[in-house]
Amino acid sequence: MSKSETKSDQHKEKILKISREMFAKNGYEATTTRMINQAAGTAEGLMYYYFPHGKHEILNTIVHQGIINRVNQLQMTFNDCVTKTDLEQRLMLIFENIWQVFQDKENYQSFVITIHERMLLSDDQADWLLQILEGLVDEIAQQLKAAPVLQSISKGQYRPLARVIVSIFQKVIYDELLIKNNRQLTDEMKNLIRPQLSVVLSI
Amino acid sequence: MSKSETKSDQHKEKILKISREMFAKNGYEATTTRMINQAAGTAEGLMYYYFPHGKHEILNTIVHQGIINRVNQLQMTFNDCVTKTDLEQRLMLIFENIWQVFQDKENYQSFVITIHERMLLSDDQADWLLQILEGLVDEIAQQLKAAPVLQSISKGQYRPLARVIVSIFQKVIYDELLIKNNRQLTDEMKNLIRPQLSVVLSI
DNA sequence: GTCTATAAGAAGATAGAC
DNA sequence: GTCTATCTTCTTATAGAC
Repeated sequence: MSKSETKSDQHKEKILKISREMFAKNGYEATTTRMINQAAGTAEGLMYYYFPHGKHEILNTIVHQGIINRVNQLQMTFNDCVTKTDLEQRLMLIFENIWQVFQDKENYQSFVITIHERMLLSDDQADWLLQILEGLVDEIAQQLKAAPVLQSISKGQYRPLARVIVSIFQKVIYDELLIKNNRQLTDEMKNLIRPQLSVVLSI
Repeated sequence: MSKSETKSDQHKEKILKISREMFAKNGYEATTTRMINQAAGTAEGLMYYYFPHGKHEILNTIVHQGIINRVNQLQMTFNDCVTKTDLEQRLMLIFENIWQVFQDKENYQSFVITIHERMLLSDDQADWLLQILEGLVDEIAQQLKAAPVLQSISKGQYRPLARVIVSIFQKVIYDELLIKNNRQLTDEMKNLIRPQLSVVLSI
């Protein structure tokens, strides 16, 4: 957790780092413990010293660490917007903020692993994603409620609207990170998102 | 393709069916050729008669068949809507139509496999998803353009709006099918989607 | 903590009989 | 077309020296 790692912990971290990379790139089952040990430069037996339950314990550790890290890094500050352009820009920034989280290699890799190896994980381990997204809906709903420009819409519409906005973000993230294997935020992507935000805010 | 299968083709189909089930449930790598042969009730060697390139050829066949089937079954007819409630109901039906496609076991399984085994597939094989979704955006944009109720919005907003609607659908499908492992369309889900459609159509 | 060596079994694939 | 038998390689995991 902290930077004060003993020399031995460095080996453990190395094994985790290599495993994360290989699981994300080639999949959990396709990655053998030998490949991990070789790439990590550690001996065959050492892995079982740090992870007595073997390969699957490494997977669980990676997924768990991933949850913690992404939640921690997804914190963002909100402040009120007075115009619709203001609000649109704010939401765009929120998206870029989320995207930024996945620029971190570890976060990206553990996310990909969590989706791809869904069948090897518990429901709890997979559920984090939905919970984070629900939290995001809450925060954006708050943001919308606080915006003077949107006072016209009825009280019950804030959450559905927030949900729509999260859907817009989520589609881009899934399409790019999971299908296209793209981690670069291009102008093309932004130019696709912005009109969508614009149209849903024009109510 | 047709129903006039020779007896031998039945064995091939059996192998594909069993493989599809096992790949979807346990993953491609975790499923061994022995498990497939045993469950299919066919001998060790026979698999290589039908699929000379082995296990990976089975995967490719499943993914390819999945694309074809889902595209074919996703055809739907549109006709004009005169009121916003009309339009909202129409879009709801479109969603239920898409959902229905995944009620077909084969379609569901090949979809899950395509996402989970992304790293084993070519970019072309993964790209189908995005192309289908783009096609859906087109169709919904047409639908919106034809709706007398929405004549007020500017010409350039139909596609962004259609994109938003597809995002709403896509989020539900991904969350339920991939994360929650749920294939049942509940009232709760419908009651989450409807207000979102309502709010984006209230422009 | 870290190493080497190896057990014990399972993997994908093939050869060749019928 | 379908089968049995088997080859070769690789897998996870452990035992035990240092």
